Amino acid sequence: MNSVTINDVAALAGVSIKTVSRVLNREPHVRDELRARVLAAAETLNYHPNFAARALAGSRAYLIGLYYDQSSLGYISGVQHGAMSACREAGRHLLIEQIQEQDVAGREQIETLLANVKIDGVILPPPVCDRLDVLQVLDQRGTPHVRIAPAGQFDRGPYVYMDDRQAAYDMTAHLQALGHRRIGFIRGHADHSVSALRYQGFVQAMQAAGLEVASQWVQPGSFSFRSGAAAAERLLNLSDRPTAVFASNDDMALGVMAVANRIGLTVPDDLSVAGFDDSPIAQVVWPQLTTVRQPVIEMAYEAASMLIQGAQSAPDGPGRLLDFTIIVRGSTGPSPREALG
Amino acid sequence: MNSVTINDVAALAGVSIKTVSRVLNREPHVRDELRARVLAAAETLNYHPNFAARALAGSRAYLIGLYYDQSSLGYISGVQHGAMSACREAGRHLLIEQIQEQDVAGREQIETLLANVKIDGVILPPPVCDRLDVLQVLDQRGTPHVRIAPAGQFDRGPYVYMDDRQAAYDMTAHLQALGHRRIGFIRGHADHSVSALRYQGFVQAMQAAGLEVASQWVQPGSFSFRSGAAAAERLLNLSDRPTAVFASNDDMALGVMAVANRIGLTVPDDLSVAGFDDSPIAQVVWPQLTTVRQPVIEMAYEAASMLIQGAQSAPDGPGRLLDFTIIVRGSTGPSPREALG
DNA sequence: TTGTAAGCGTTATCAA
DNA sequence: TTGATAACGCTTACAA
Repeated sequence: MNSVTINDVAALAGVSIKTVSRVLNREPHVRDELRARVLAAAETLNYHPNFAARALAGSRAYLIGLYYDQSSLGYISGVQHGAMSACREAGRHLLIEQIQEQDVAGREQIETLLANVKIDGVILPPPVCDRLDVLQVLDQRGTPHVRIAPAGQFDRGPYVYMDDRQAAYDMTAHLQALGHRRIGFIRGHADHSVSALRYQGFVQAMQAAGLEVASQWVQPGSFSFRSGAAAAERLLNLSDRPTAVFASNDDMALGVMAVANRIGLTVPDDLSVAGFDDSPIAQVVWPQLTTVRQPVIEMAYEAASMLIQGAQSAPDGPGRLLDFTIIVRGSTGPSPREALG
Repeated sequence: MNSVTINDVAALAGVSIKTVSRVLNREPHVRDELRARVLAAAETLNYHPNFAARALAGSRAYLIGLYYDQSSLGYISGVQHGAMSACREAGRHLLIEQIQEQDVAGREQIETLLANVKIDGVILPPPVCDRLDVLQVLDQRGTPHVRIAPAGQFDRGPYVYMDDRQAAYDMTAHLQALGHRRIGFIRGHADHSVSALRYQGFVQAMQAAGLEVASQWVQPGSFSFRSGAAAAERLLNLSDRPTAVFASNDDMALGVMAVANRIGLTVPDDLSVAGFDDSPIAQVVWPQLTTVRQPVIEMAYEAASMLIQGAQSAPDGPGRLLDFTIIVRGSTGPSPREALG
């Protein structure tokens, strides 16, 4: 395609190709004068090193892999975005690969993949980051990887994550600060590790504020709209119904808002509702949803950066912690009692 | 990484590397016996051809590019999924690249990109497919590309698309078949080419059924939840309010449902609501939204396939047309009048 | 039908 | 500090 090669640059600069290579790779031991001449020649010729040749000859591939699984398309968009930013800044490219769900197929797929394209490292978002077979193949081949928000296997190499417990704690504190004392909570699906963490944060915040966690105010859910609506039915029909409901994710929070709407409660005047995830729907509804934004893009950016800088060894501590953000929108407001008082 | 090379296979099979290359690339002129021997050897050694070496030596790169723009993250997930399926089946890889929004930056970025990594072709989803600067650079370098649902420039090479007008027509017909005769319509943002097409389909279906398109039943919108809600306020407060509302996208349809809910109308018993896009939120709400599913995945699959098969020349006719699907869910039901009759 | 030899455009080796 | 020259693993002429 591009007919300008390292030879052309070397010829124009009047040096050997090795010197050009040195300059372009920022290696030491090149006289400033030569360096300048090479750079000028490259600029003049509009030279861009050939990616395939580099990968073939060198130890680096200038390629970062993103292995994901079909399940979390929305989430993946953010991961991709963050990873790509880091890649672009470092002159890397991002190779996306969807991993087959079945153990055997997935394992074989990755083995073929790794045998066939040299990759500098792999980013593993959930739920792929928790697949033991994937980790095994990667480790076996010595391919560096960084996991995003893994649920376990914390001693199995570097990862980035956020503090779900603290986020739930802070969101609960936000509701308390608005004067709410009767706060309902809708738990997430029991299979997901974050469900327990978010519940924990809620309970701790309530206890810290000396508030009661009445058992009827804590309802089970499964992260779906319907389960949120069902939980809301139970919560809002209580004689001492809560003035605020904190759902473990946005889908369920929407369920709460729908039920509130139906039974004539205005959000946030009569009932405050908070979610978790800051999914796109949080901004689609009205009032817009107060929620927790996970640093998805930042985590992916960080993961890619670690890979680019060569994150073979585990980082300091138990992984890299990134900050969440409490996004206050229209669905939470002062407690009714407070407003009257 | 993978130390098994074509030489190893050739040695084990007792042939030259050229014969191995021929077999692996399915070239003709190889005796069946040798072919079998090579295949067996490759299998035994678990050989996988090196991607970078192939790209460097040959004319193909085994790499398909997907150039997108930040604006359409949800849509892009589907595009990616479809493109990847096609790539995987054909032993290709997918290289994702986000194109800078600014003209100059974007142009330079693509030029660098193409100079630097050999690519067999590029998939251009909206809105990148409508950027003249991008098309220009691609054409200039002779890089094959297939656009997905472009808004114009139809003589500028191959593309895939769906028939928005027909989809709107069919959805309107669905509502008519349920007995609705007073059908409201909420238009999309005037800047988007699909807005006019969807409106056209609606009007044609109404005329075909001999139904009135009263001006007060057609409301402007801008694809946002709020604009849908605002339009619904106007529609549902009419004395002769429609029994069904067809919104030009799902976000606006949700706005309609929210307003209906608030003023005490039950969906679908009192009011049917239909959307367009089958976005994730369509399944989050309750009742779930009747909508039009665009063949996003299929279009991307098709685009990638065309590229892999070498789609330099324009395909037959004005582009490749793919079918939409009318997804009937709970938000549409028999017209109230019909139900009573 | 098969094989030999010459690239492809880099990086790595090792001598100067 | 530099530069020949040999890999890297494959495809593509071109010969046999």
